[in-house]
Amino acid sequence: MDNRRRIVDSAKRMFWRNGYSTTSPKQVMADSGVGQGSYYHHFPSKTGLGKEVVDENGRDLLEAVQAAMAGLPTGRERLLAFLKSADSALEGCRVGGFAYDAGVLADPELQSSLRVAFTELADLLENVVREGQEDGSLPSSLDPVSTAAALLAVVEGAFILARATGQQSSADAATAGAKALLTGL
Amino acid sequence: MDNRRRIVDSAKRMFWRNGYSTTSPKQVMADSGVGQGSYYHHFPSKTGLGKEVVDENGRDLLEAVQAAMAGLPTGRERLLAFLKSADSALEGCRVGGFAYDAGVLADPELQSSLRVAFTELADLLENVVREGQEDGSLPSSLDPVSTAAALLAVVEGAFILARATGQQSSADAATAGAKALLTGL
DNA sequence: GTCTATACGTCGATAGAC
DNA sequence: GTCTATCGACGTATAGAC
Repeated sequence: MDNRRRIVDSAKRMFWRNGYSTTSPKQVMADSGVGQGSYYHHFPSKTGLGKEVVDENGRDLLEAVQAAMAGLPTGRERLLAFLKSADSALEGCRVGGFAYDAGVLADPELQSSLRVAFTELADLLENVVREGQEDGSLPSSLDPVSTAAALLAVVEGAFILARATGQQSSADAATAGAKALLTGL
Repeated sequence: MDNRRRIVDSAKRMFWRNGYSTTSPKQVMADSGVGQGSYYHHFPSKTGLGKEVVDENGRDLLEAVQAAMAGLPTGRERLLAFLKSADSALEGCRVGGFAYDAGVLADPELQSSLRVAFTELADLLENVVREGQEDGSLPSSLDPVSTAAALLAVVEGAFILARATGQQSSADAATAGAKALLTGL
């Protein structure tokens, strides 16, 4: 069971940084140090590994966001903490890259895992918006669902801007702009 | 010169919808109806075709945004028109997908073309923010650079949300949330 | 569970004739 | 400019021994 974990851990990082379709089983074997026989024993198909990776990366991201928000007193502050998710944007989002991979979208199992990951993130943010409205830190005029979606989109878009321009500062500008819009209410 | 154009036109659509690294020369030949000999005569390397595609898709997008804004009286209305860019988000952004393609980022020529495309879009939006401040439709307290970056990020993120969840409505929610934040100023 | 060997297609391109 | 033939490497596995 130890080699299985090594495979998943390597694939999580490689699919995240280099993409699912553009990372080969052979590269995962090399990175994890696991031999071919062992690799195919644990993961007879690439889809199986991909699904496990999307699921785990989704959970990792959700937990990271929750950890970043923990202890902050108001909903508004917790939302602003979420905007910091794009602080190392050149690495790419743990799950965002899968959404532009045709090989992922063509596979119902992977698409399904991806949808769950994004839905859970959006739900979390939506609840935080509601909490902010209850604690008085956010105006009750905001629609929780679309506000949460907009903030999630800003962060995902910030990753894209940074990678497209090659500069972290592009992501920083985007989140700063969102922060200003949110605090200028 | 006619076959050359056919190749570029096919590649523009296929790289856009299916990704650069995951689309092979053979697929472009099949889609364009151009034979292998002709294909490699015009584009000896995939990088050359990729660069031309990124450049043209970037220009196409810029022109589409300008056309959508044309005739609108205030800067604020022109910005809101830009948010409609994510109206067919399941197709993906004409240029956004390249930012998550490792094969693109590893190639200095492609990375450079991509950077130009995003920079030009950001510059356009930045100018529109300034115009909105001059015509009184946007508060002068906004920072044009970061506000433009945030709006561009929302739209790019909206494409990601739609593709990840498989639903256009996810993109609509994001742009609606951004619109509310922008008009609630 | 892990190993080595093998399979069969595709990728991105080159060669040489017309 | 376009055609067909060919190339070496890689992608995604499968087979069968240990």
